[in-house]
Amino acid sequence: MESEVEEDEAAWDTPCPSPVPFSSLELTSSAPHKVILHFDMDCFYAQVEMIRNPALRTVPLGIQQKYIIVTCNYVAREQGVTKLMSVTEAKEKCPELVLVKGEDLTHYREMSYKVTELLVSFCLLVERLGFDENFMDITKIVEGRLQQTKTCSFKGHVYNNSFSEDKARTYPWLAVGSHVAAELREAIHCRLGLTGCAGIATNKLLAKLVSGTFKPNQQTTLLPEDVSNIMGSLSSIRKVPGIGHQTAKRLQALGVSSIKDLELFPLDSLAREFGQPSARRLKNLAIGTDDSTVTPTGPPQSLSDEDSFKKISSTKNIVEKIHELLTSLIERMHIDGRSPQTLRLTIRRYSATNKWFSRESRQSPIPNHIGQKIVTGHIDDAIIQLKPLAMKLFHKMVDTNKAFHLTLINVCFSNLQTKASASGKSSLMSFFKQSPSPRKTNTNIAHDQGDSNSSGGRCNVYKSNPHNSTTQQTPKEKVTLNFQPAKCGLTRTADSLTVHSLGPNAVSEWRESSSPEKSQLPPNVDGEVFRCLPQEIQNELMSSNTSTDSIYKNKIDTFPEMHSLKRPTTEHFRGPSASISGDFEKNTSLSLAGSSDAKIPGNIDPTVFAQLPPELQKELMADWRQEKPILKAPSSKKITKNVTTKEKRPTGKGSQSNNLLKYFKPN
DNA sequence: AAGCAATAG
DNA sequence: GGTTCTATTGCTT
Repeated sequence: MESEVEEDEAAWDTPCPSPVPFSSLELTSSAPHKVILHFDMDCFYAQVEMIRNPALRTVPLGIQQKYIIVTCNYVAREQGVTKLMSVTEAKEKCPELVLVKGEDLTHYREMSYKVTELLVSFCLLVERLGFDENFMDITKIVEGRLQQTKTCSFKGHVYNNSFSEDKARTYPWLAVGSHVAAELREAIHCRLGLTGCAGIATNKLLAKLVSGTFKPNQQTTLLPEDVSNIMGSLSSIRKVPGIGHQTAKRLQALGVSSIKDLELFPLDSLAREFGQPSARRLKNLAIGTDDSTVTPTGPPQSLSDEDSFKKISSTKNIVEKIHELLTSLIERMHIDGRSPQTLRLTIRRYSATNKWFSRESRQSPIPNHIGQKIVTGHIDDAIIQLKPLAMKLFHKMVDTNKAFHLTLINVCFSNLQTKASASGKSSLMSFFKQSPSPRKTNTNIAHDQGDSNSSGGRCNVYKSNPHNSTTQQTPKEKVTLNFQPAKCGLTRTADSLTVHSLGPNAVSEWRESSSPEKSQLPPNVDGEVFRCLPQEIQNELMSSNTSTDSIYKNKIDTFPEMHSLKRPTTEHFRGPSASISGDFEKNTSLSLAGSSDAKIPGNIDPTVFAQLPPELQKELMADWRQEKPILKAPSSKKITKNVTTKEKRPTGKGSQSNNLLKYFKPN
């Protein structure tokens, strides 16, 4: 059973086109069929603004950053406004255009993570691409449903208008995938008020390519037999995700301008220009092959703030700007809860002659005590100490004795370290005890950072047994994990989702607010789970007056993925201080990790694993993922290299969580 | 570890 | 193309 996974991954190495070895053919056809989703929110920034202020729904709306329209709603599009159009031109086309300033990304970022977190609550394999797109590997969910479900037809469009009734029997996994996609889009709509498109296909490349075929707010499935059609439909090589401007130019120089050109171009010639690995990847992309996996994104690896302007040429203005950027960055960093270990300052200089402006940057480590100031909420101290550091970096790039002309400044925190607090020992076991302390808003958490002792939203895991052969560890290595004890009482109807009245802490306010409707539900029904059930099931539940509990359980079992909703769903990625987990005792059913992902090693007790906080689950998963290439695929020579370079993924803490494995072996 | 290029939305 | 404001990955030193 578990060998399926290995077969699947062995398929990674199947070489690309030319003469496909017989064994590879066999492998790919007998391997389980991956089902990959790609989600793309419709004009995301505009949607967020329309949720904040519903009056904007009926007017042509543009989101303005500086002097350009970065995106606009569909009303504006009907009048000829497009993305990245200048404000002047947009106003000419559409004098009625309503503009909302969009330089501050806070609201978009928050909504963006809510979408990702909602998806993660169904399945851990979610990868972000920008603020408004997500990939999801739903193979396990689909496999689970295929065991119970009769063959069904497709939900939404099928690329090329294939006769879907027949095709659903040929590709049942994609048919089921299309239903999962529809349900997830519906969940996003009913819980967050957002519409978007989805693509359903067998790999990331194809899922992304197909998701945009019907817009807005629709979905389409790509059948394997139409892969060459969709690839052939691309007008240029630039349309292929992964082939950017520079790559396209180099290809052009080789005489490769169409996708067909690329497909037919000899691999070794291509390898001479790009190197073997890139050449292979390019050739594969040309035929719609993409072996890359959906890699869970997790919390961001860097936070940055930047501002562009026509001209800054005085040191005084620089100091002001840096102060401004640092202030907001530190605030964000504080909410995140991790501690930045490096500071980077980036500038863009004006150049009249060359109009060619790339950015230059300098970076330096942040002394530990300064990083701690941020975590502990001594924000003013942090600013005071970081400002000279930033100025030092600035002076490394700009000689202020001479004239200078900058058009952009960026301040970035990276090397974000999950905080290990100074005191307050507790064991891993504290995860399994319900913490009785009251819920905290993000703001409250912020003030709570200083006192390290348990009963709030955090607990520390000390690794008592660090005789790990591969890693040299500091004597008292420890991991701090945070959670919020109570579960989310989220039950909002779609029409009450208008959050325009909420302030900057919209996330927590929104999540904590309860709706009147909640009291209508039987007491033993989790409102949050209820809300995401299909409407017919909701109706059935509401109409039945007896034995709701058992009906509820049965329905949940019909939608195994829904178990995940018994877990807290939001804020997985907002860093340790904001991550939640709670309600452990109640959550005895096999939840998300077990139902939607079978990559848990055999020596791990799935029940215990399911009860871990999401963040820890993901960390462990990330580690397990990395171990696999070592276990199999002994052939490839670059696997070794891959493993070493990939080691960064779990935010630098890989060895730590590996040590935690011993806690999960069933005794 | 630092700096930059490339890619992406 | 770049324009905006991010964010990630990989190459090179």
